[in-house]
Amino acid sequence: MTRQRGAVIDALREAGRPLSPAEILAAAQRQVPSLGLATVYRNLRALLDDAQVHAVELPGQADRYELAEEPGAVTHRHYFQCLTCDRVFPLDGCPGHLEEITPPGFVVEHHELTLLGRCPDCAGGSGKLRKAAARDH
Amino acid sequence: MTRQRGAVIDALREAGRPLSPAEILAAAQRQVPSLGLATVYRNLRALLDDAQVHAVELPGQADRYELAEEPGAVTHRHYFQCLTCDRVFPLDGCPGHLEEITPPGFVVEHHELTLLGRCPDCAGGSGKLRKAAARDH
DNA sequence: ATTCGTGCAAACCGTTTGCAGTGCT
DNA sequence: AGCACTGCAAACGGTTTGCACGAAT
Repeated sequence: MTRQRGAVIDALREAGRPLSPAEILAAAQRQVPSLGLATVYRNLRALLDDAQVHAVELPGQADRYELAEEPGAVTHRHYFQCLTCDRVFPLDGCPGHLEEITPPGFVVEHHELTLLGRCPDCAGGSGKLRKAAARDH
Repeated sequence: MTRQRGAVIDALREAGRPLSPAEILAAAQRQVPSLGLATVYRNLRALLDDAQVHAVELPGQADRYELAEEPGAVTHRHYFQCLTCDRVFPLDGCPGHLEEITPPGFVVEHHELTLLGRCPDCAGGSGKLRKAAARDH
């Protein structure tokens, strides 16, 4: 455990939502200004291998990363991405009913679902959306 | 309509499933050997603007492209991606029930669902999977 | 002293763009 | 001639890797 790795983990913990490597870099540099992007990637990879972090893959987007839940928690999650501020939020639950759309002969092992729309900040039409987008540029 | 564009469209039509730009290039070069990747991308973009083709965005993967259905068909589709041969297959239907997992205050505008597993060729344990994977390298 | 992690720069992959050349009208 | 489209190569953004330096044992 190095200072750099601690800074990456702190950045993820404080955000409470999935972050891109660049967002992690920006946040973690407040603790370790000399931190480089390559180190962020290397630590993310190590943390992924350790199952301390997991990757959130979004269609047509670069991966985001978040801290893994405590052991024993759900392994499977879906996400909501705001089309205005680009932030990603975890969801609870899973729609299921996948057999209905699976053609015969196909074996489903897992699935990815992403909801797209407006988060509460950006749906309201208030000025909050600009603040949120700016905060995460 | 140029020879190059015709070759791109033919490649998509003959495949009958979403193709990556590199797959399109390889297939279309059988008609137009001098074809370049940039031209594939430019034609894809033009065809997208024309709604003759649409992009299939997969989590953690480069986009694939397929011919748009005849006008009047469903605008919204989901896909199955084979974890063995990497090919992508269109599905019919949609699980719905998204309200159940949408937290209050969020406005869902659309969603993306990808099923991952084994396609019939690769689930069977026969030698077919190797043939399919090789065909699409 | 050895080892492991870091920081920087270069490499890499998929995609986009600038530019000169080609083929149509 | 003019114009749109092509092919190539360079640029680009995100990610990975090579390599020499620095920190910790």
